[in-house]
Amino acid sequence: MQARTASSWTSATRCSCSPATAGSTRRASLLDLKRIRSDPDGVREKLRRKGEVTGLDRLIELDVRHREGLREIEGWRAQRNTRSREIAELLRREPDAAEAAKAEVRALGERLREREADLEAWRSEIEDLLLRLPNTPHESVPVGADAASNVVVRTWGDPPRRNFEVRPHWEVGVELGILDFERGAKLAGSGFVVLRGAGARLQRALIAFMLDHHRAAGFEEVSPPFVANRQAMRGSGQIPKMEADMYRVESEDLFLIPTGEVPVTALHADEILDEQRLPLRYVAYTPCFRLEAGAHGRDTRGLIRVHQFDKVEMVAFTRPEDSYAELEWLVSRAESVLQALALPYRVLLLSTGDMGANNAKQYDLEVWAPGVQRWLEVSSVSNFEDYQARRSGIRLRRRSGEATLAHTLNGSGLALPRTLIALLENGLGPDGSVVVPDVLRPYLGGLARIDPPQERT
RNA sequence: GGAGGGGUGGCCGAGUUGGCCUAAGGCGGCACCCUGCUAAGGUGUUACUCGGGCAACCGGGUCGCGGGUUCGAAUCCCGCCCCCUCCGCCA
Repeated sequence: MQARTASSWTSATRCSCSPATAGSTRRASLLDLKRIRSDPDGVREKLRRKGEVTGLDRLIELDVRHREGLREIEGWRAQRNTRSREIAELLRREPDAAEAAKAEVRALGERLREREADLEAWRSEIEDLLLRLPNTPHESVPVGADAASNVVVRTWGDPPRRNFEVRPHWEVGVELGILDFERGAKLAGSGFVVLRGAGARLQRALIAFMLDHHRAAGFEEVSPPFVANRQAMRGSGQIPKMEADMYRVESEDLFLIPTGEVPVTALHADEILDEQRLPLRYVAYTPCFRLEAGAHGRDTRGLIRVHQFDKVEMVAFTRPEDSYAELEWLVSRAESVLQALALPYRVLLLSTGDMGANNAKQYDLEVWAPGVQRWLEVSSVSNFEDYQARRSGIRLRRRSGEATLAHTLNGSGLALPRTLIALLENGLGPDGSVVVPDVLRPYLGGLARIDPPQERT
């Protein structure tokens, strides 16, 4: 794979444009509208694979009406422009005639203003409907209503056979004194946890290891803001559909990021990238904040589902023709982390009904957790094709000079809490101690095992 | 938070007494020509986007964002965002 230097994109993409600020009205490109126009049945069929299709008929109807209005209004504008130019002439030769012409154009302007209000209403409804349409799934994605149609692509590693009961991490971690759920809940509520001592260090070691691991494969490490504005959220597809699941800083209209994908993808919003510098690959550590509004009562114990967690995220920007090869490569990079940690996992190709709304194709990596006796999703790797690029205005310049939408991808590499679960439950010994994987020991001053404390605090 | 300066096409950068700005020029890119040597030169071309059209092409919009004045706004007025300098405050 092509190695990049940290400075490779700066000259081409330095953002002299004002950053994507709230209040900007960059509209969703109507390119995908053209696709809907030219092949409404094909689009409808593909959207159906993901679930119920809403708003498509309304969208098509509005589009026809909007375009009719546009033709009318643009004709008037053309008239106004030519008449205005004539007035400049008349003012020099026949002032009286100029006054008459002014009155005429003024009337035209008023008519224009009325029609513009209608058009604007349609346009904004069209945009809203477009922003709510999910991405269409790739042909290679298995069609199915739910997780039952997911395909196990491969499995790696064998769960260690042990002659003692492997207890869940919330018992193991508490006994080791490295997980403190009670105090997390005390200071922030249920779903927040405090890592202590070797647990805190272990998490930090995991983050550092993963960043180094990906950096060695050619990713540029970035450390973005952990909040993002509405525009960035809309660009990556969190808004409008998932707004209710995010923490919001009301005074600033900012959101706590639900994933590093948001700020890192937004890095190149409203930019035209140089084709020859692609792919751009980034890796970022960020915390992630999720309200988990629809998940009350699910996975309430332990680290499986928490409101705040850490994650190392990979994000890639590619040419359209390269994105599916990139997807496979990103999956392999995420897998390589689990392999380095010697954790057994499987790779799932998600079905149309189970995958994310924004994705064209998605793989999940699930690690085996013997304590809770479950496969846990530690990574989700997705190709968004041009879905996010269209919303965000991420394009590339072809050698031919043409500007076209880029493809974006991302994948966890990995999510920390569930990785921690797997380490605790797979590395557990009969005495309650936990083995530290070889690759992490340099980050922990050589620590090879976490032992139960002599006395509890 | 206060004062001042600024935001123009992939990049740099002219343009603010409103009207051939239908945005100069340069860089970069692309095409061709010349040239025989790890180079340079010449000519042409090159913003994005929407609508109409098979197409050539025609028309609309876009000079940070939104609104206003006007027959007409990059240019004038108002609000907001961002960047820079100085002051204040502060990790």
